[in-house]
Amino acid sequence: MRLTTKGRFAVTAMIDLALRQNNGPVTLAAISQRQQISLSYLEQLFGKLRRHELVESTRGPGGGYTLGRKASAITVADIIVSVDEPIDATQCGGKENCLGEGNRCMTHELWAALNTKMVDFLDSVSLQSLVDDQLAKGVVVENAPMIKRAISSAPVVKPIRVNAPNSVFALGGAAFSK
Amino acid sequence: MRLTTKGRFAVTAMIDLALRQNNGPVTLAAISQRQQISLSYLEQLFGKLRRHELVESTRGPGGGYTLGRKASAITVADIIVSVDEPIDATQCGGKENCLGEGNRCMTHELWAALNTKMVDFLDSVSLQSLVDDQLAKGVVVENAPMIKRAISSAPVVKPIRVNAPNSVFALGGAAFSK
DNA sequence: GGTATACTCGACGAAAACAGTCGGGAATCC
DNA sequence: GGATTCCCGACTGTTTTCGTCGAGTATACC
Repeated sequence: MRLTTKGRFAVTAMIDLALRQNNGPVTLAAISQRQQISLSYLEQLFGKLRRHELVESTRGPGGGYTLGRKASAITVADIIVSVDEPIDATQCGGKENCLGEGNRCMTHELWAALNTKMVDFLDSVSLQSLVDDQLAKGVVVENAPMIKRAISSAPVVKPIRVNAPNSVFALGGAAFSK
Repeated sequence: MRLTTKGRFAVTAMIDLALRQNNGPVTLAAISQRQQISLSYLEQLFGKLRRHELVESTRGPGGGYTLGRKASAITVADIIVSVDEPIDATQCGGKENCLGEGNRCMTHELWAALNTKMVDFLDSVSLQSLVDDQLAKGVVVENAPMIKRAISSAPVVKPIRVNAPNSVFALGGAAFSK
């Protein structure tokens, strides 16, 4: 389990999606504009999320992404694990002894224990609960017209592939507190 | 709050230290051998841990490191924050509005909430509890002679600055599970 | 005092991950 | 056919990770 801004982007985007998907599929371009995340980067992340079946895609005009299952059935751990590839399964084989000495594999068992605690915790936080937190805080979700397909007459801003010309906020390291 | 192998190394080393410090100061060379972590890397990590007063150092022969306070008073969050420098305070100013639109700063408040949950959780896990877990699992802590200074007659293996010639296990990305 | 031990500090470097870019392609709707 | 939108692979620059090296300082012991 690794926790960086990459996971943060994924979680943020998923909340944005959960907040608005009842108006039909949500496009990555829209999420990109609202959350100030590079569109191409979102494409990478959602590719992984889709392969893990956390989201479903609809192509063509009026298409976009919807949640693969109920928000209450998606956990933060699901999202983070999806975008942070496994990389290495056991790292030392699993039942292998790291060194011939007495304290074999203590390093791994040790970290695995803490890791399990982390995953258990993040598994207890559902996407729905985060959405509820946002709604409770008074986030305004503009209600788009409840039609399946987009209206082609409105002169909306054309979302080009180059967004967030200077995404100051998205840069830097991981968030922190305390 | 960021969580990578760096924090893992620090936590692992701190547990190793907590397990053995009742025999007097523990040298980094010993931790390096037992946990398969590069000595020089440990020096960097313990420099930070010392500046955060999580450990105290004793120079000279027979010296090494001891915990700066009781293991029950050190949390996992303390350790991780120590080695993972703050990097960026607020990232967007704090009371600044990220964009002039309605959902200003949703990204940050959102992540800050989850981040707080993470920190609170890791703050609830004490080093002592991890040590207890290890002892419960039957980790053998060899009892060194209870003297202050080392015996200089025993022909122990000389720990050179080059350890773990092929530290296969220490490589790779973050640990994972699930 | 000399020597061995052990921490302290700074600089350096390779490899990986992160964050983002780009160009094309395929499905879908009008 | 054209617009929209997802899909995919390759590429790039920066930061972090992990580790090495060399020199320095404090301490203990003979």
